Amino acid sequence: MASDSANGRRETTVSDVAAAAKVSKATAARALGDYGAVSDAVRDRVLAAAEQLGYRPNALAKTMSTGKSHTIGIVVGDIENPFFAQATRGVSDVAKAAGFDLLLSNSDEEVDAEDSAIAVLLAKRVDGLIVAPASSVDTQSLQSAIATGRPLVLFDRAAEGVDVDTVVADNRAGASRLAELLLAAGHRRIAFVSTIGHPAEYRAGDRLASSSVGDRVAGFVASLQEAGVPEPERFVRLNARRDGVDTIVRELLGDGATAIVASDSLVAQAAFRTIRDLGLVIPHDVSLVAFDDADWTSLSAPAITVMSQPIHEIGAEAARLLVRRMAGHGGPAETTVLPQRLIERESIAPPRPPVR
Amino acid sequence: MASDSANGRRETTVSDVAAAAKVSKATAARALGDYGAVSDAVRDRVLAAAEQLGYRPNALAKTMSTGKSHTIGIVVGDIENPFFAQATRGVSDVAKAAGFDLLLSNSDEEVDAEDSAIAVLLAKRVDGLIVAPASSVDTQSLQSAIATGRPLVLFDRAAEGVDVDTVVADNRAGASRLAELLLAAGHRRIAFVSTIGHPAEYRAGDRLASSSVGDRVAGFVASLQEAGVPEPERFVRLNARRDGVDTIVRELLGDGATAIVASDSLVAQAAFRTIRDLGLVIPHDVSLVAFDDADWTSLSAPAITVMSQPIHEIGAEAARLLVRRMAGHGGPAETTVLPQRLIERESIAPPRPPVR
DNA sequence: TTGAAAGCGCTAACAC
DNA sequence: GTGTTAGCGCTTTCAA
Repeated sequence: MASDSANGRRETTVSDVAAAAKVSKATAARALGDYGAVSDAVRDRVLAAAEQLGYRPNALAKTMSTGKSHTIGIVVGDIENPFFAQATRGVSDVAKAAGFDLLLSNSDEEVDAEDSAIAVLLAKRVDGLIVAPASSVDTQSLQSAIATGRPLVLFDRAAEGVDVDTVVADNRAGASRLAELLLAAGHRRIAFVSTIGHPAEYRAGDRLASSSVGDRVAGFVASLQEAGVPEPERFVRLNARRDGVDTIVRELLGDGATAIVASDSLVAQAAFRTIRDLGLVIPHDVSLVAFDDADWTSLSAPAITVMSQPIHEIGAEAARLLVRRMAGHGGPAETTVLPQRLIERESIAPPRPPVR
Repeated sequence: MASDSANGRRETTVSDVAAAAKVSKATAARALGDYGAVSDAVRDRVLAAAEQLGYRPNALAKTMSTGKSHTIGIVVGDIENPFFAQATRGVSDVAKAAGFDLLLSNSDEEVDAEDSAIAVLLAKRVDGLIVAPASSVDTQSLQSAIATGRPLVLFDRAAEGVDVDTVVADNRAGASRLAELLLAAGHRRIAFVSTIGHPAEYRAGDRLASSSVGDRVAGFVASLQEAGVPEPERFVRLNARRDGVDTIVRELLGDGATAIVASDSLVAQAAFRTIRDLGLVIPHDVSLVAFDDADWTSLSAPAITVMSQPIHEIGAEAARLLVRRMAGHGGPAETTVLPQRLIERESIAPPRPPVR
């Protein structure tokens, strides 16, 4: 039975409290829920009875009748990834302040998993949804979420044709800046490495599964092009999750790349290890820069020059936008672009002339 | 009204589907919920109608009548902390496999926050609870959670008098091993630093707010004692969150400590920075070891010797135990102690004779 | 200010 | 195999 807990005890309900306080269910509910009008005497009586019976409100029943669950659903790529952990904390902080709890799901960057995660969250009647879309192109599940009328906010990447509030960082500018730094040091054979899946070799103008990686590549390529580097996309390598960062970095270096831009700190970490295992030294033999100011980047030797993102704020802002929508704000969809910040350290040096 | 979504549309319900398929509500529910007996013809008709109307089940209503929410509540210290992020992933993986979702809360290691988090989770009728207790001593909220009859599993630290399944690492042994390593290198003035709050200076036998830190300190002190070090608790420093790791490390070094055991990777990171800022070099001037194989510990120069914990597994095991309880398993409370693993790197060297 | 009764969307007896 | 009916615990008219 629904009313019996596992060990046979029954949860005490408003009715129980009402009976104990000798008032109607409605009155007890008013006192307990602190709404409507109740005389002080009655309120005290009800509250005392509740206390005495160990009454615990059933938020689900409340949701059933009010339609509000005070819960927001969040789907991230992987909560173990520091980026998502930090963003989630940002979301959590503003959500809690606004009276919402978090129902969390990992998509592992798979559209199918994202799909079912969203379906479940919707079934559990979250008041709103915050998601880092697994794909900026395949937006089925996002569309169906929108169709339910519940507010949805995207973060970290945008999704094509999905007209909702979105919070991203200025990836294009950040990537350009990083490329310029490397170009200024004299590099011409600069690689860009990302784990993102892509059906073929990258070619100028390709639409990537993640808009943020797409923006980074675009900014990167544009800067090289502007500097007159021929075939600027020659050293762009995607699918690093599938093929392995280690393998890719070895190939890149074998092909003569003199500098590497890592699209995130996880890629940078793997690249750092490979370079070290190869017996090469950064930045003397290879220059390495990355996105995200992960803690290790300032502790490693050498410390890594990075493009820092306001990760916590990305999550917090997404939550703020969502809270506003849930409160009924009806303006047009808004895209917030947060600035990235360059932190120069010691991982860039002029390219070493090729040994021949 | 509960039935109207924000934009005025109504969610389609079992009744709507039933009407469209021209069957009773019960039959439609059976077809939709895939239980009871329904003829193929009718099932097809119902499913088609559902599809056509865009029916989305209301999991809350289901919970109301079945009593099962298929949701587990988890409260961690801080999801941004890599330890909790990894453990949460472990929980999430087995929870998902067993058909449960995660309702997440941060306690910030505050008993009050933990208290209200648990109350909310209980109000939302989670089927079970996984918590890393903010205090191993002040166990009010845990007791009240148990009182509801819903299964509770603790992880990372145990709680006094709270007789529930618990998953911890073998902190005492790990700390002993670390201390022995340092002793073997010739150190006698070894410090132990933790962020845990404590009302006074640490004295042998003190009960700490976190049982795991308590175990570590105990193992640490025991090893020093066994080695004949006088006043083994002399260099034990707690309250590092309040007082600042930086300040404490400077004091410790000023007092002649020659080695430091960091109780977690965050403390280690701060200590590493302070030591570097002081112009000292590890391990020549100071030896440093820590708990948790954080990514930076193998990337820093020098790489840090650490006592690694099976973090993901701690979370996964906690979830497994909980799933078993939720399935009705009624045996006595179980405490799983997972082994820690030493990873020797380059941060230990003999103490430098004091300059005088 | 209080109470009676209907309703939220679903499941579960119990008949037929 | 299908339908009727009564809940689950709460909020919300509507009367009194």
